[in-house]
This record gives sequence, structure tokens and C-alpha cells, in this order.
Amino acid sequence: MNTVKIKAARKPRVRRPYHHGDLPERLVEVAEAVIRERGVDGFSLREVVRRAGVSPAAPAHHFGDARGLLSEVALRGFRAFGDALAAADARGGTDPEKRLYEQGLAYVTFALKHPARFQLMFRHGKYDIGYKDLPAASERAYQVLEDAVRAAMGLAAGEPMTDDANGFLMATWSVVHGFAHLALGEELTRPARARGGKDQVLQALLPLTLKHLPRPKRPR
Amino acid sequence: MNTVKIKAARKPRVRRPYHHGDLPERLVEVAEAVIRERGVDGFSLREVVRRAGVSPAAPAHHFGDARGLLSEVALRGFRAFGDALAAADARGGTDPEKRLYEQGLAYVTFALKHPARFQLMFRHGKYDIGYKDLPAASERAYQVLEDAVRAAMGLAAGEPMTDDANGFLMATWSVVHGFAHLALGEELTRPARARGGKDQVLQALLPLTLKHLPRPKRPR
DNA sequence: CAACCGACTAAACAGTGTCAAGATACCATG
DNA sequence: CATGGTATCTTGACACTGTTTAGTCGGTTG
Repeated sequence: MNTVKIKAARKPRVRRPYHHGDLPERLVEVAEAVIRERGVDGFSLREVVRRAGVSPAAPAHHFGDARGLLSEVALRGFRAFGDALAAADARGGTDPEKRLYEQGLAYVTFALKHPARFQLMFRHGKYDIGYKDLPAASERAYQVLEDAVRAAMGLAAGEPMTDDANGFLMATWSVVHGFAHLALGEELTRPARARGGKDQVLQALLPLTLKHLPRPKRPR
Repeated sequence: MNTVKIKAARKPRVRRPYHHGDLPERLVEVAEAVIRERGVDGFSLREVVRRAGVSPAAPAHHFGDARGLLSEVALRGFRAFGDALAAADARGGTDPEKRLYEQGLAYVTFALKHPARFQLMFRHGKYDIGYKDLPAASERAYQVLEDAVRAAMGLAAGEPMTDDANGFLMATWSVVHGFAHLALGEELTRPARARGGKDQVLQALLPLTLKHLPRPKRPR
């Protein structure tokens, strides 16, 4: 509500906002709230501007179009995602298998705790894949996984990935990614299947699944 | 273009169509073509009626609203999907591991050969989950997988699924489902990662990944 | 033949994203 | 301190979307 207007006499070069405090920031927050409540498909730029109390054309100058705004949201999602994976990796210490397990746990946990972000991140077509340093943020999250895989397969940092390592990586990634999607799609909690909510999925189903994470060094 | 009008004097009870040959059928075909070309998000009911040459309100009487039409498309997708999995399962013969491998292959192949269908099927919110016998069709596809898992884990048909069996099932499902999603999202074919198109994914990356399908009976 | 009914059209409505003009508030400069 | 200049935002409009309402047509049936 209150627009901040104080503290204008610091440095002359700081780009201070306008009517609205900091509209771009506010728009991103509101956009995230909207997809949190209405889902990625339920997103509406007009709903965002309505909540932010500005005109429908206001976001244009900052983000271009709706895709631009969603790209910013996705970028932040990838940053937070990469952070979560890196933290989990560190939690795994020096044991490659533990690092991968922790990453898998964190992967699914992130997806279930921030479903809107996660679903947007993997819904190309809703945002611009090349937006600002989104490619870097996305690639960084990927690298966290690849590094742990390299350690598990005994590959140095510079060495090229072998076919085996790539297969191992893709299988690991696929398990956690697939589990996240299935859980978010309520596929795992149908009446005929196991029941329970998100907590049950995370605490019971996920560990049962992660027992079957690929193990390195097993030929044929 | 040509509406079929011949052969009207068969049986008096057959519900014969109207202006348009068979509009419901035509709408489903066109709808599938639209999502094939424009993606699930690019779907537009008005584009469908435009191509079918009817008014925007025409689908209402047959399918209610747009969700209804997409539900029918999804239903057919699940039927074809279940058929493909069952055929692959049969191809696996009596070896449980082979049955699961073939199913995994078929799962991803279906996703890459019919991306529009597949993506719609797993995009709840775009269609009605309880539409007609869609639940049955979806559950049937699931059962094909569960049956093979039961065989692999040595469980009889009536026996309840154990935690181990469920974990094994979810892990298997997650790998192929995740791989399909990653492949469709172009995540596996980024410049930094492995290159190549769909064929390369199916022929090179997928086998590398399926090597790491969960193996039954491995405790801890 | 008349009445009926399912299938479709025509027209309209509210909602969407985006664009072209214009107004406004801040900024640096004279 | 006044004065442009410019980034920021508003207003109004446009084309598009899905859905509803009322009406019309086609074919069958009593």
C-alpha cells in the first residue's frame, strides 16, 4: 500500500522508482502468487495488474509481454532450485551416492513445496528460454547433478562424459523428475494407488522410490 | 469437404448425422491436429471450429465445452497408450525384466511419437479427469505396468502390493515418465548436453538410460 | 401432413494480451 | 530555479478467446 518515498538523498545514480515503490519487483511477486493460486495455466496478466493496482499496459515497459514476466519468475525459480540442489549436494559430504540421494530428495521436495515455480520452469512455451541469464541458472542446476555423477563414476572435472556416465546421469535425473511430475499430477495418490497427501508422498513414497536410484559401476 | 449422404436406408434406428457427416468425430480429429501443430497450450476451440467449417457454438451440444472435447482426445490417447504398453508387455514374453524393458521402451516411444497426445494426457486441468471411461482407460494402462511389476516381485494377482513392490513400481514408472518429459522438453538435447533429434534420443540416449531401470529383489 | 426434436447458426458478452497515444513524474542540465 | 528529456504509467482501442442465448434448419415420427 504505502509507497516508499524517503531516503532520496543517498547517491544520485541509484535508479529510484516511481509511483509504485518498485513495480517490476511487485509484479514478479504478484505473478508468482497468481500461479501459486491458479496454476500456471490459470495465469493472467490482467489479474496481475489488477492486484498490483496498475493498468494493463504497465508491465510492458519492464518485461515486454506476459512471457517476459513469466521468464523472470522462471529465472528466480531456477536460481532457488540450483541453490537447493547445491545445498543438498553439500549435505551429502564426500560420499557420491549420498550426494546423489540428497539431491534427489531435494529435487522432489522443491517440486512439491513450490509446485507453481517448478511446473512453470519445465513448461517451455510459457516463457523465453533465452531470457537474460536464465540459461546460466538452468545450466548451473544441471551442473550440480553432473558433478555428483562425475564423482560417482570417477571422472575428473575436465574429462568428457562417457556414454555410461550419461546414461547414469539421465537415469538419475529421470527418476526424480518423473517422480516429481507424477506426484504433482496426483498420479501417485489415486484411490486405487497409495493414498495420502504431499506429506505422505514425501515421507513414505519418495524414500521407497529413491531406494532404486541407479547405482554406479554396474555394467550390463 | 464432401459430406457423406448416401446409404440412408439401412436401419431406421441408427443415429445418422446431419449436415456434416459426423461432426463429433470430425471435431476430435481436428482438435488432435491442432494440438499436434500448436501444442496443448496453443489449442483453441475457435481454431477447431474454423477448420471444421462450423460455428463456434457447434461443439457445445456434443462435448459441452472445450474441456469436454479435450477430454475425449485424452481418452483416446489413454486407450492407444494402454494398447501400446500391453503390446510391448506381450513382446516381453515370460521374462519379467524383459517385459518391463519393453514397456519402458514403448512408454517413451509413444511419448515421442505422439507428443501432443502424451502431453495432454498428463496435463490435468486441461480436461475432465472423470470423463466417461477415461478413468478406466487410464487405470488399465497403469495395470499393465503393475502386472509386470508383480511378476518381477513374485506377487500373485490378488495379493496386496508390498512397500517394496510399490517402490519398485514407482521407480520404474518415474524413470520412463521423467525421461519422456525431459526429452519432450528438449532438456536432453541442449547444446551443452547430448545433441540430436528425436531419433537420436530414442536410439542412443534411451537405451543408455534403460540400462539403469530398477532391478527387482535388491534389498537396502 | 403436422408436430416435434436434435443439430446447428447468428449474434452477443465478458474476458484476455498487446499496441498506439497521451499524460505524468522524475532527472539532469542550462 | 526553470527547462527539456526521458522513463514510467494510463487511456482507449483492437483482435482474439470461450461460452451463452435465441432462433433456424433438417429429418423423423406420430
